[in-house]
Amino acid sequence: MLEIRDHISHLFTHMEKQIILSKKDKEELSISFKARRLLKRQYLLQADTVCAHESFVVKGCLRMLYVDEKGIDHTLSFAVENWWICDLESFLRGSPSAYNIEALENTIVLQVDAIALEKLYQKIPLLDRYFRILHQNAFIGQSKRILNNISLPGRARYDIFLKTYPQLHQRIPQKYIASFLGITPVFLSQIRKQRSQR
Amino acid sequence: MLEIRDHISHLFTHMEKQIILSKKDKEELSISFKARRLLKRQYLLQADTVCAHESFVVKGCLRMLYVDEKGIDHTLSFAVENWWICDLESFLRGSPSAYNIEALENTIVLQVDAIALEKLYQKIPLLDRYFRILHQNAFIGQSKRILNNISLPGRARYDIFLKTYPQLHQRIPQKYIASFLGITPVFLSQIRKQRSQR
DNA sequence: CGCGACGTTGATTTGCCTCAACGATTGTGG
DNA sequence: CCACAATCGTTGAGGCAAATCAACGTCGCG
Repeated sequence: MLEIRDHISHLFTHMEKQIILSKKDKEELSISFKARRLLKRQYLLQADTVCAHESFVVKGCLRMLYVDEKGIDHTLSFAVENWWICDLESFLRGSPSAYNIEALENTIVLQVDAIALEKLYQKIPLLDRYFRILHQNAFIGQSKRILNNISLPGRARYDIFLKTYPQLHQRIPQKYIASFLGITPVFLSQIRKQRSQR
Repeated sequence: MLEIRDHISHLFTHMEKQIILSKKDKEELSISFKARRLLKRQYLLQADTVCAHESFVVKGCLRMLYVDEKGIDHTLSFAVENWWICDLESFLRGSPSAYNIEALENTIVLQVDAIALEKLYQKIPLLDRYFRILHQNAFIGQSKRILNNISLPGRARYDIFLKTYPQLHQRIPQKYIASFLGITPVFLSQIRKQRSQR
């Protein structure tokens, strides 16, 4: 059995970088979140279903992807320890998601659903602040990624990826990094070959 | 003279879509924001200076851009009526900005600086919620733009731009739309030619 | 009027994709 | 435990999308 008590302290630690949590707040959080274990290759979210939870990664690695009409998949984001992952649009509006989220490793997440989260916002007003700051930081990161996408060739984007996430590239299959960068695995392989020859 | 009272109601209206503002809240906001008028081609932010304000557009149109080593500029975002614009990273951390913000039209913005905003967060806790929701929506929009950038050719990105911002393309010079999409003005012109021939 | 900014068009080059074939590794069933 | 299939990364050949370079017409503006 997966006990919430074994994992929720990770979440508290993360939140307490931004806000102060009382003992009572922590109790509220403990009963609102559920732990869930995923096996490698298991799906946390399937396209065309509603994204019912926001998920905080305690351990492991996830990938959010979109499959286009041709069946090619495109990686929107990765999530490792202490990252949140969720299709916000689906979660907030209750609409079917266009994305999938799959586990790249055996993974443990803490999940909260929309109703429980809304109650938490009422009981712990500081949560608004926590998620405000979280999304502001996400916004900054996304802005940089967009700038890279519109201003740099694939090769330079890969260089920046390695610099920005030095731990990640050992953990994630190359083809997913390629699809994250918006290039083909074949082309990424060529880039790596060139790099290694200097 | 530019009177805050003439414009701040636009901001209230925008905020009241998400939160309830008391009369007292509105007074606090009124003394914390300053109105500023910009002429076409005037800069709201210059690279290498600190972005001291978050700006809410009452009227007009702005463009946020990055100039690379070759002197080519890349458009991160536009902002028209009821949009916020700011280099968040510079604003939050007090670091010099890598971006510029320029007016594409004569423009009126409402501005708040970091100190005044922090006080507002203390006095009006619901502001955390307003900006949380604002940034969540921004996150959703940015995710879609990233997906388009990594999965679609320039032509399809332009189609989506027209669908997503039907009002904007009449208002903004083509070369800036090209740089927003991550293609050259020359290539955008070719795309438009093809489109018109059907 | 003359200059500069903008969009267009054509010619050429280049970055990146597609297709295909080939080792290396993993994992799966007999 | 081995044989086989499946997946992954690599490599090469050829093709297309988009960039670069350059010239030209149009318009707004000093």
